[in-house]
Amino acid sequence: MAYWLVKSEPSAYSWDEMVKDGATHWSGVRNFQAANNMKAMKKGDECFFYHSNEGKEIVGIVNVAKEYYPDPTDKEGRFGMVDVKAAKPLPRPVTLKDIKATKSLENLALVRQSRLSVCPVTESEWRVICKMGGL
DNA sequence: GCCAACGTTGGC
DNA sequence: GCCAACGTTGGC
Repeated sequence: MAYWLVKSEPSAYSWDEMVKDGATHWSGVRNFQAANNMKAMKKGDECFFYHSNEGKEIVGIVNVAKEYYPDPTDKEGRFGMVDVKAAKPLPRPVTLKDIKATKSLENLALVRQSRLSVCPVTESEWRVICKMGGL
Protein backbone atom coordinates (compact mmCIF):
# COMPACT_ATOMS: atom_id res chain seq x y z
CA MET A 1 0.00 0.00 0.00
CA ALA A 2 1.41 3.37 -1.01
CA TYR A 3 0.26 6.87 -0.18
CA TRP A 4 -0.01 9.96 -2.37
CA LEU A 5 -1.26 13.50 -2.47
CA VAL A 6 -3.15 14.95 -5.42
CA LYS A 7 -3.85 18.62 -5.92
CA SER A 8 -6.75 20.38 -7.46
CA GLU A 9 -7.78 23.98 -7.64
CA PRO A 10 -11.27 24.22 -6.15
CA SER A 11 -12.28 26.52 -9.00
CA ALA A 12 -11.38 23.73 -11.44
CA TYR A 13 -12.49 20.69 -9.47
CA SER A 14 -13.32 20.84 -5.79
CA TRP A 15 -13.71 18.21 -3.11
CA ASP A 16 -17.47 18.87 -3.13
CA GLU A 17 -17.61 17.90 -6.78
CA MET A 18 -15.44 14.87 -6.07
CA VAL A 19 -17.90 13.70 -3.42
CA LYS A 20 -20.88 14.42 -5.64
CA ASP A 21 -19.33 12.48 -8.54
CA GLY A 22 -18.20 9.61 -6.35
CA ALA A 23 -15.43 8.78 -8.80
CA THR A 24 -13.57 10.70 -11.45
CA HIS A 25 -10.84 10.48 -14.08
CA TRP A 26 -7.73 12.28 -12.87
CA SER A 27 -7.05 13.64 -16.33
CA GLY A 28 -5.20 16.70 -17.53
CA VAL A 29 -1.86 16.09 -15.84
CA ARG A 30 0.83 17.37 -18.21
CA ASN A 31 3.92 17.01 -16.12
CA PHE A 32 6.24 14.05 -16.46
CA GLN A 33 7.11 13.81 -12.80
CA ALA A 34 3.48 13.86 -11.79
CA ALA A 35 2.67 11.34 -14.52
CA ASN A 36 5.43 9.06 -13.28
CA ASN A 37 3.96 9.19 -9.82
CA MET A 38 0.57 8.23 -11.23
CA LYS A 39 2.18 5.32 -13.06
CA ALA A 40 3.40 4.03 -9.73
CA MET A 41 -0.07 4.08 -8.21
CA LYS A 42 -1.73 0.76 -7.49
CA LYS A 43 -5.40 0.05 -7.20
CA GLY A 44 -6.46 0.69 -3.61
CA ASP A 45 -3.68 3.17 -2.82
CA GLU A 46 -4.85 6.10 -0.75
CA CYS A 47 -4.38 9.74 -1.71
CA PHE A 48 -4.92 12.97 0.12
CA PHE A 49 -7.04 15.47 -1.80
CA TYR A 50 -5.49 18.91 -1.55
CA HIS A 51 -7.03 22.24 -2.51
CA SER A 52 -4.42 24.53 -4.07
CA ASN A 53 -4.68 28.30 -4.44
CA GLU A 54 -7.94 28.55 -2.54
CA GLY A 55 -8.04 26.96 0.87
CA LYS A 56 -4.56 25.45 0.62
CA GLU A 57 -5.60 22.53 2.73
CA ILE A 58 -6.00 18.79 2.63
CA VAL A 59 -9.72 18.18 2.72
CA GLY A 60 -10.24 14.50 2.10
CA ILE A 61 -9.04 11.09 1.04
CA VAL A 62 -9.58 9.29 -2.26
CA ASN A 63 -8.69 5.76 -3.40
CA VAL A 64 -7.10 4.70 -6.66
CA ALA A 65 -9.86 2.85 -8.52
CA LYS A 66 -8.08 2.26 -11.83
CA GLU A 67 -4.37 2.24 -12.56
CA TYR A 68 -2.57 4.39 -15.12
CA TYR A 69 -4.01 4.34 -18.63
CA PRO A 70 -3.98 6.75 -21.60
CA ASP A 71 -5.60 10.14 -21.06
CA PRO A 72 -8.03 10.77 -23.93
CA THR A 73 -7.77 14.53 -23.33
CA ASP A 74 -4.11 14.41 -24.38
CA LYS A 75 -4.09 14.57 -28.17
CA GLU A 76 -0.38 13.81 -28.28
CA GLY A 77 -0.98 10.57 -26.43
CA ARG A 78 1.98 11.17 -24.18
CA PHE A 79 0.21 11.34 -20.87
CA GLY A 80 -2.09 9.08 -18.95
CA MET A 81 -4.38 9.27 -15.98
CA VAL A 82 -5.82 7.22 -13.15
CA ASP A 83 -9.33 6.93 -11.81
CA VAL A 84 -9.98 7.83 -8.20
CA LYS A 85 -13.03 7.49 -6.01
CA ALA A 86 -13.97 9.55 -2.97
CA ALA A 87 -13.28 7.76 0.30
CA LYS A 88 -13.89 10.11 3.21
CA PRO A 89 -13.48 13.73 4.23
CA LEU A 90 -11.07 14.84 6.93
CA PRO A 91 -13.04 15.85 10.03
CA ARG A 92 -10.61 18.76 10.35
CA PRO A 93 -8.91 19.98 7.15
CA VAL A 94 -5.13 20.20 7.46
CA THR A 95 -3.83 23.50 6.10
CA LEU A 96 -0.50 24.18 4.44
CA LYS A 97 0.24 26.47 7.34
CA ASP A 98 -0.27 23.60 9.79
CA ILE A 99 1.91 21.34 7.68
CA LYS A 100 4.72 23.90 7.54
CA ALA A 101 4.50 24.33 11.29
CA THR A 102 4.94 20.59 11.85
CA LYS A 103 8.52 19.39 12.20
CA SER A 104 7.85 15.82 11.09
CA LEU A 105 6.32 17.07 7.84
CA GLU A 106 9.15 19.34 6.76
CA ASN A 107 10.20 16.86 4.06
CA LEU A 108 6.73 16.43 2.63
CA ALA A 109 6.99 16.59 -1.18
CA LEU A 110 4.15 19.11 -1.18
CA VAL A 111 6.29 21.56 0.77
CA ARG A 112 9.58 20.86 -0.97
CA GLN A 113 8.19 20.91 -4.49
CA SER A 114 5.15 23.05 -4.38
CA ARG A 115 4.48 22.85 -8.11
CA LEU A 116 4.23 19.10 -8.33
CA SER A 117 0.56 18.21 -8.66
CA VAL A 118 0.82 14.51 -7.79
CA CYS A 119 3.33 13.68 -5.11
CA PRO A 120 4.25 10.79 -2.85
CA VAL A 121 3.55 10.71 0.89
CA THR A 122 5.44 8.39 3.23
CA GLU A 123 3.59 6.15 5.62
CA SER A 124 4.74 8.11 8.65
CA GLU A 125 3.72 11.40 7.03
CA TRP A 126 0.37 9.86 6.21
CA ARG A 127 -0.21 8.90 9.81
CA VAL A 128 0.80 12.33 11.12
CA ILE A 129 -1.57 14.12 8.74
CA CYS A 130 -4.45 11.75 9.49
CA LYS A 131 -4.00 12.44 13.17
CA MET A 132 -3.93 16.19 12.59
CA GLY A 133 -7.06 15.83 10.47
CA GLY A 134 -8.94 14.09 13.23
CA LEU A 135 -8.89 10.54 11.89
C1' DG B 1 -1.90 40.70 -8.78
C1' DC B 2 2.88 39.78 -8.18
C1' DC B 3 6.71 37.03 -8.40
C1' DA B 4 9.69 32.98 -7.47
C1' DA B 5 10.39 28.35 -8.80
C1' DC B 6 10.72 25.19 -12.11
C1' DG B 7 9.50 22.32 -16.15
C1' DT B 8 9.46 22.51 -21.19
C1' DT B 9 10.74 24.03 -25.72
C1' DG B 10 13.60 25.16 -29.38
C1' DG B 11 17.75 27.22 -31.46
C1' DC B 12 22.41 26.45 -31.94
C1' DG C 1 23.45 18.18 -25.55
C1' DC C 2 23.49 22.79 -23.67
C1' DC C 3 21.15 26.74 -22.30
C1' DA C 4 18.22 30.86 -22.88
C1' DA C 5 13.53 32.03 -23.36
C1' DC C 6 9.11 31.13 -22.24
C1' DG C 7 4.94 29.46 -19.89
C1' DT C 8 2.66 27.76 -15.87
C1' DT C 9 1.89 26.86 -11.09
C1' DG C 10 0.90 28.24 -6.71
C1' DG C 11 2.02 30.75 -2.36
C1' DC C 12 1.81 35.20 -0.55
